[in-house]
Amino acid sequence: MARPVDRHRRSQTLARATDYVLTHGLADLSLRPLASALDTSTRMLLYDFGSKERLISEILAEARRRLAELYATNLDTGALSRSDTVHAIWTWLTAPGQAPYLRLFFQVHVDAMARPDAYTDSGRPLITDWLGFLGSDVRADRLDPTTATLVIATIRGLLLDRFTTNDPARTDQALARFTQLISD
Amino acid sequence: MARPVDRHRRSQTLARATDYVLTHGLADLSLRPLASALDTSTRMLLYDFGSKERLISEILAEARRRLAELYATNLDTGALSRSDTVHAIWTWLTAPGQAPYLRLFFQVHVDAMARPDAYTDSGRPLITDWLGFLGSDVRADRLDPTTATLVIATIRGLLLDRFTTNDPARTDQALARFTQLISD
DNA sequence: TCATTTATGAAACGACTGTGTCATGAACTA
DNA sequence: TAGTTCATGACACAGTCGTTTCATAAATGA
Repeated sequence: MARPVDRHRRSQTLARATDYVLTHGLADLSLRPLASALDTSTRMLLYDFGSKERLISEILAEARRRLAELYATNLDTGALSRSDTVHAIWTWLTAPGQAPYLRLFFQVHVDAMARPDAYTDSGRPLITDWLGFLGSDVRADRLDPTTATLVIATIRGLLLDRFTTNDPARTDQALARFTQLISD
Repeated sequence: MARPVDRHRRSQTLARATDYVLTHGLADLSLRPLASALDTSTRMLLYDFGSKERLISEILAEARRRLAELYATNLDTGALSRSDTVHAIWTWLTAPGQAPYLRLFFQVHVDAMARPDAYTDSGRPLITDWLGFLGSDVRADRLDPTTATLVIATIRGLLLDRFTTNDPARTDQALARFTQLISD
């Protein structure tokens, strides 16, 4: 046994690659530009991760982990009413820091529509159920599964609107109307 | 002036290219496979449309035209109540025939998030406001702009859910809950 | 010091990309 | 029939892509 594996290099490459994908997106991700932005080489990326596909898979897992942790540490909806919970979730999701994550996961969502097989692990959905932590949080409160589906879908639809039309006020108002509709 | 331009060939190529994109998606569209599927050549595609970018632009316009016409001829919401209107729109959108159009426009929507410039014409949104005909239809009824935004976003969010989780019953129930919330 | 394992650069491979060039065909008018 | 314009095949160009091969360097334990 000589020269032990340098796990630190690999995990730091993964962290920086995740940063890169969060700002540049997945659509036209290419190993050579990625490698030079990370001060490494495609040789090392493939050495560490085996293939581009596996690298992406690990990047997405890392991004999901980060978002879930941000959510867990920054948002406590325990003492809020149902409508205040939805409002707090909306405010947090639309803060600038979360935008790269939401953009990325919208990309994954849509890609999963076109290539479902790429996002299933032995038949079960894998990456698609981001905001899943959000769902279970909401559901643990006072919401039946049907309303939970509705709440998450509405938030997602309004996020898509907000990101593509750049009219924050309009989506804020629509969300307020929604919380008013579902208030106890 | 000799040998007049064959406009029929061009428009038929556009029609068949639109079919192709509706079934294969935009993400990995490539001229050579497209050309051979259409029994033509990349040479002719570029001869007729100038560049891949302009071809895609015309394909998207064609797809949007088709969906709007399908909507206009198949759906008459004039005599329906507000909640019945939303329900009718949902039923129509989730019918199998519309799925390729919705998948395609979700792709465009998300791509517009990453590359906004590609979808604006002198600053104004261009392709992004599909379902615009839907919005104006709904708005012409009994809905203020805020509720119209909410309705469209909710439908869009539920469509995204339905397409990626393949659980039609759950999204149908959520939509029913929504129409119940917004009923007059 | 030496064997062994990890790390990493340089370069190549074959496939594919959108696009341009050059030629020649085919269809029309005068 | 000659002249003009459109149509179209064959092919090359200059990239980029993910991945592989071959070599060698660096770090460790015996």
